[in-house]
Amino acid sequence: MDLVATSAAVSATSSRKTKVELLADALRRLGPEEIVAGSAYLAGELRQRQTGVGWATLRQAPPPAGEPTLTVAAVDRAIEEISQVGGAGSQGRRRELVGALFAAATADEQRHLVGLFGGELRQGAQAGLLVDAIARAGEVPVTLVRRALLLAGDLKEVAVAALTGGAAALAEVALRVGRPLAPMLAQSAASVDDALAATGVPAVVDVKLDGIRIQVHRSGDEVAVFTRSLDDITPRLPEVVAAVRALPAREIVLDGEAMALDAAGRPRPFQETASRAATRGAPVTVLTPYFFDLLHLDGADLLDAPGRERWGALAEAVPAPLLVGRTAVTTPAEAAEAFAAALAAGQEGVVVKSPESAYDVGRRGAAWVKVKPRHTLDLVVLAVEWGHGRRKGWLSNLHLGARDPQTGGFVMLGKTFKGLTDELLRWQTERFLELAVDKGDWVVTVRPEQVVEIAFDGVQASPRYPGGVALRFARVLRYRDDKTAAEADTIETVKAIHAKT
DNA sequence: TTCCGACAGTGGGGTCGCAAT
DNA sequence: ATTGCGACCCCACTATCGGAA
Repeated sequence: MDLVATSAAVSATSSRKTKVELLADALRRLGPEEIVAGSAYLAGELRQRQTGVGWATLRQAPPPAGEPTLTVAAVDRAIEEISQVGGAGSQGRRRELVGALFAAATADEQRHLVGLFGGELRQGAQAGLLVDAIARAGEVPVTLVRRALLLAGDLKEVAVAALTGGAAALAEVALRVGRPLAPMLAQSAASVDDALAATGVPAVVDVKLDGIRIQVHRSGDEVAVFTRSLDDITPRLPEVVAAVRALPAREIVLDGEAMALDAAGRPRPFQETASRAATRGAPVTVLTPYFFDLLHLDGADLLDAPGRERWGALAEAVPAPLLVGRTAVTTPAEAAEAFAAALAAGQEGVVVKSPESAYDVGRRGAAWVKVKPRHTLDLVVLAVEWGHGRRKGWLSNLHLGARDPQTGGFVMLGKTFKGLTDELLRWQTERFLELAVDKGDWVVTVRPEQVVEIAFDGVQASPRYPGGVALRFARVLRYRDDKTAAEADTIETVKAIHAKT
């Protein structure tokens, strides 16, 4: 496959303009029937959403072929067959088919296929750069391609439209009730004041619910529920379907969050919402939907309307109990009050929004800014893992432990690789090799002496770690060379935080 | 010339269903 | 019955490029 050579060239350059040129050239060379699978491969994806093949299945590959014979169409056919396999004996059958595909691939093609199956091609180009490449190859405006992608939620479809139908075909792509579109995302800020600085005043402050994002489409009696990644989870959320079916609207597209509540109406931990949302069959706990935006109502698209107009229409279309808590504010003090109230109600935080902004499909703009409280602890590094990719050769992923005064030892609470600059990576590689007691190929165990200040969002119950608790979203703030391990925070402190939330 | 938005990469914890052991 | 795997839910943060200011 000639796409493999393109991918290698894309990997080899750091220039985004060059990457786009290379990808555009490859797109132009695709035959009409190859655009769907080929554009996916160039973006580092497969046409098929699920294949049942992951890293473990790919570990043992047969020897590569000497001569390249694979075509886009042949690869797509093979993968389609693999993804159709199911039932007893499926794992063996899948391995057989994967083996046959890999035996027909050259060494370069094998590497490329592993990246595609694993979803980690790491060529420095994904759907984002493909948008630019599609625009260039189809000789159409890039803004048109981007808008089509976000409204259609599918890169392959947009590639076909741009390369075979040009600007006219792209312009026809619009919000369609029943087809998910990329949800608008929020930036984060460290404080409500910072958030307000980004959005400006006046602003509105929405309660941030710790559940799962839902986009609900209704057309007549047909209701569909989609996740943030545009997966269809309609069969798993009958209670949400029922709630939306009970609305007076005929055609509606809603954006919101679904979460589990206790008898008093307070939020349950995220894990309970996630468990419920992943469960098929009769629900035991019920998820409650809360909506904060309205994208379409009875034939009218509202994406370009200002936030206050969308909210006004939402408040008329949906009963008040199904609306996310919202406070209009004109001062930082009022915003701070709304933040405190959200936390007092047991919620995750707030999202500060500009009331004038449009619904910026698929964007993480300054119009929505989330604020969550942050905890910190001084923990001890117990071990470090060697990094991959650009972190190869550096010790990267830290194993974190809290002090256990009972035993004099340490209790592992999780890992983190976040918050590290290149300079810190260099420093810690040297430092932990000095402290090493066991230098494995993957994990380097160290004497528990180095204290590190860790930020995190909360403590959650853990079925994996020995203390029964783990940190959520842990990241490094700084190393504490002014503290010894004997002064680190204890497991009791961590459990106390868990009990409070 | 400097600033900043968008993108890609580097991985984290948890849950479920399903097939194999 | 338990275990391993794949697929998804939540996600933070840094480096880099290249256009905007």
